[in-house]
Amino acid sequence: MPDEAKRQHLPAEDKKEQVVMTTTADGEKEDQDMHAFWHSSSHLLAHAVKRLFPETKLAIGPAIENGFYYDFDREGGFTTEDLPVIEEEMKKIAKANYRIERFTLPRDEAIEYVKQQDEPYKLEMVLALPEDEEISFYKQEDFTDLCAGPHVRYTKQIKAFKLLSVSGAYWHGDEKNKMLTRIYGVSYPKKEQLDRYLKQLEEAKLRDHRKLGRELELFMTSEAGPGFPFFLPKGMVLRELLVDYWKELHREAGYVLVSTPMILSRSLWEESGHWDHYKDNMYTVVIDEQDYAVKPMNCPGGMLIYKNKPHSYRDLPLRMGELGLVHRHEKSGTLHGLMRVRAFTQDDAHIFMTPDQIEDEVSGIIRLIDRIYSAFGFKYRVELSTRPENSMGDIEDWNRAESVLQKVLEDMGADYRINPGDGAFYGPKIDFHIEDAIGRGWQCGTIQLDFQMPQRFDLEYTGSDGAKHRPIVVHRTALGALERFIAILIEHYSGKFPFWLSPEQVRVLSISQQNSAYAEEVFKRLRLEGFRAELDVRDEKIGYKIREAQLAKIPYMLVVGDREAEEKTLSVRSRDEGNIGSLGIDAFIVKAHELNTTRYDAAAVDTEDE
RNA sequence: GCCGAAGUGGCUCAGGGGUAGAGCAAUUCACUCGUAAUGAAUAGGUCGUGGGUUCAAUUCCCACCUUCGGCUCCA
Repeated sequence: MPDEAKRQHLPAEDKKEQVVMTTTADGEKEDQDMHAFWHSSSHLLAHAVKRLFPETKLAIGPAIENGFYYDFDREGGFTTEDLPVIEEEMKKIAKANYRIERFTLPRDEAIEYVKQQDEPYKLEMVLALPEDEEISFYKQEDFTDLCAGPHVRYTKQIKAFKLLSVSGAYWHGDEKNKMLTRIYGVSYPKKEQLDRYLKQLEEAKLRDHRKLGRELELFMTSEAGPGFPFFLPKGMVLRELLVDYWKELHREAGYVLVSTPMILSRSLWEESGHWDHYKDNMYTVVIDEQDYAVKPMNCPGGMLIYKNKPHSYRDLPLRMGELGLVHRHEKSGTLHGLMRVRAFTQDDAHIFMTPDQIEDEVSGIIRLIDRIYSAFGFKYRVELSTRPENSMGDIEDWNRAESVLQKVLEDMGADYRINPGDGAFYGPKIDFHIEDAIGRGWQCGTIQLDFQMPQRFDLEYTGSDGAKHRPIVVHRTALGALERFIAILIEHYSGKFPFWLSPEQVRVLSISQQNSAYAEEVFKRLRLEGFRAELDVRDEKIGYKIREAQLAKIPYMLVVGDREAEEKTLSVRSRDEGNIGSLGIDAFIVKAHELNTTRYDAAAVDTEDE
């Protein structure tokens, strides 16, 4: 999608040009070149597929953020076993070095041409093109594809490529349409670049939170509850620390906390509109012959709390936070470790306010979210999603709300993108996306203006004029879901959490059995000081113990032997820097306390992003 | 849910119509050791679940479950 947008922003003449891949190109020019390069690579793929399997029908084959894909329609599709064969054919075509030529046709002839090619998907695309659009084709040898371009000039330019995976994809991305077979690939002008990219993919796999979560014993999953993760003791420590930090920030920002029930009656969900709009995602249960639903969102419960007593304008803004465990029935194919689950804890809040408080409140939320993300050194993307087609309520309200959100973003100088038509049905929203290890963006924070709830629940407050008014409700999350945020933290740090966040902060390692007593003394002292310390006095060599502690990614290893016992010191080994020398016990404790209280995070201030 | 792939001891993986093997981890013993793996021995698996074919299934077939890569959806 962003790539599509990028291409369309090119000046018209650039679309026609054939791209000479220059080694000196950088920045935007390089992006454009690579875009064309990948696009040409997808043609190379399609060319090979048509040679090998002429009965295949072509759908679309764009460049994407990292590489390209092509969607094909073929009886039986393709499997991963077909990929090496197709790659071989691609090599032949590249080597033959066909000239890639562009030509245009008047609309009628273009339609006729595509009909002759017997490409139904292409025909659909030509027919959908605007009347005045120039219709271009790109041709290499006997392969021709309807395409806006631009492309590289010769097939030989595509030197290094690899087909990565096969998957299903709906035509036009609509699940009502036919499922096509999509082949993903990546390519580069030089083999070293391809190798580097493939190596990056391998490294990303090493920091996959599902792998690290198992190895570091943070969480587990079970067939007994697909999509319902289990937190193990160490994962729970991490989670609690995160929650402590969250509570601290929210207390400072003037939030109060509430907790609403997990199960509420059908009539409440009917009132909120969820029973009509969200039923497919809700788990229901019958209690005393009455329908109830397990909450998929916290808002209706929050509305009831607001209504529990009358409010004055003096009470507003009321910032009501809730770490609410919600359940949503997600389709089985979408589950993904801790990132995409069926039960998750939203760091939710509902802010009730007067209309003239919207700007301050929204910008306050944005600052809070920015503060949290920055504390961990996350890069994130902001999107403003506007009115969708199936929106409810007054267009006037929508326009006003959208412009308020936009104004706040502008005033704060935020770098954001507009996502037209992607808002919730009840109001526009600002979304915050954080990237995972392999560059996939995950929505975490969200700020949603909600017009529906205050009305449906008939919320009101007494204004300074003594009259009843309807409050504005903003629904927001900062971390999004604890589960997802923890998954992102795991990948972000490759499991090497900063000291304050580490489930095990320090491990005391004895050199030999005769040092056990001193090791235990040190260990007890650390525990007494409140650190998460462990003791390893096993009958093993020091190298072995260090290796284990290192693999467990423990920030500090304290090695103690005869020398340390004698001098009452510690030999400090850092997970990241190795042996950093000898330190007195007290000196170490002071330093460690400082790391804890400042929540110092080396990764967040490091300019290098690994 | 859909398309494709995969499920073998705690983990990583090999094998294959005649009821299974390695490395690491675990346990025991010996070594008493100075910054990423001391050695030896032992134990551990109804090969995801349920059917079917067969004299015989973990291996072949079918269904289901789960996981992985995508699509769709979303925190």
